Amino acid sequence: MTASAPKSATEPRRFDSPEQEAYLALWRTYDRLRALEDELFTDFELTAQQYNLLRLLRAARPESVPTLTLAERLVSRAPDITRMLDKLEGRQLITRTRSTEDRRAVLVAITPDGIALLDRIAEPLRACHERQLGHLSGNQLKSLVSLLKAARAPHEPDGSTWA
Amino acid sequence: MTASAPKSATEPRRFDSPEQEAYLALWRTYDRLRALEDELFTDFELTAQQYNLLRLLRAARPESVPTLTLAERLVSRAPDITRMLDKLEGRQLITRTRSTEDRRAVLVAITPDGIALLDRIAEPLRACHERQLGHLSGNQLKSLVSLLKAARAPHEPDGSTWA
DNA sequence: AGAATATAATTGTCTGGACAACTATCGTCT
DNA sequence: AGACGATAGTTGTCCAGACAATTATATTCT
Repeated sequence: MTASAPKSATEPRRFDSPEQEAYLALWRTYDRLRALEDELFTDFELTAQQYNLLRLLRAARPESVPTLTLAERLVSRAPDITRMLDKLEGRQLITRTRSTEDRRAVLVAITPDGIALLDRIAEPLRACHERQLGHLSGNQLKSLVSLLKAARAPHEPDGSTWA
Repeated sequence: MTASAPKSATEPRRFDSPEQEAYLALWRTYDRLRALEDELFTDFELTAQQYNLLRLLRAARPESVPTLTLAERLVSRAPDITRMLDKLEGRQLITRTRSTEDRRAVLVAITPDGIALLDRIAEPLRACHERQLGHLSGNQLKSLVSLLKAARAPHEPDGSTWA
């Protein structure tokens, strides 16, 4: 076993079931593609999740969105939504105002600074997505999207925007 | 805006490009499926990554594997491989021995306890994978796996076992 | 052989994600 | 009205992931 390709490279990778194979492929693919995005967002001192949140807020304009509603719509579960908002508020990318109708709720909105940041990210991000998946054909992308949707369908909560 | 479905549920989710749509679908799907697995592994006080590592070690038997080689083969990048091994060693699931040929290298192997743990996990994990993706047909799984492979192909490092 | 460079792994440190406990407010039931 | 349970968000705390700096050993170059 000198360096690069010992036995497990010669024998085919074994999976316990086709489902396991698919899940591991999903995980691996996500991991590889995410690495590209992460690099980009790091330049803007954001996480993918934070970017996502800003995007949701922009889409909701001119409405503002209660904190927990926002958490539900994020791609990945966010139990730390409060602290995430703390950071974005600190950078003046969002504002938080306590609702007058329901004083428990906190309404979140994106600021002009936040929008400006999204605008600056738009083009480099487009280029990043192109690098990530631009080598697939339109049909491949369509199939992939629809298979992924079918895969997660039973696991989407009821009112999910992803269902 | 009372509760569940305000405007963004009525207007279709907008994406900047098909590539972005595919990437977000990938992320979301991974997140939903991972939640199921995480729950299972928590019961065994493991992370998915740790389980994966043990599986690699079992597959390598009776050889042992140098630390960094192990890190490369993991599904997700692992800059904290050392501490991961620390924990597994603490639970006597693996052993570490300094190589005699190259005294820089540390050789890692799975213990009988480690194998026993994998055996205990096997059946519940199979059931979990079934819940995750059992609703897809064999052909769908095959297509999904091959599309995912095509998607990540340009992003796999040279000697990767995933290429 | 000795110096310079590369490699294997470890350690320090910071940030983000997860879960549970807590506070404040609201709605409802009697 | 008062009490009970539900809901919205916050905070405490712990663990995993990331990156940089360090130590120890090996390799290469002159």
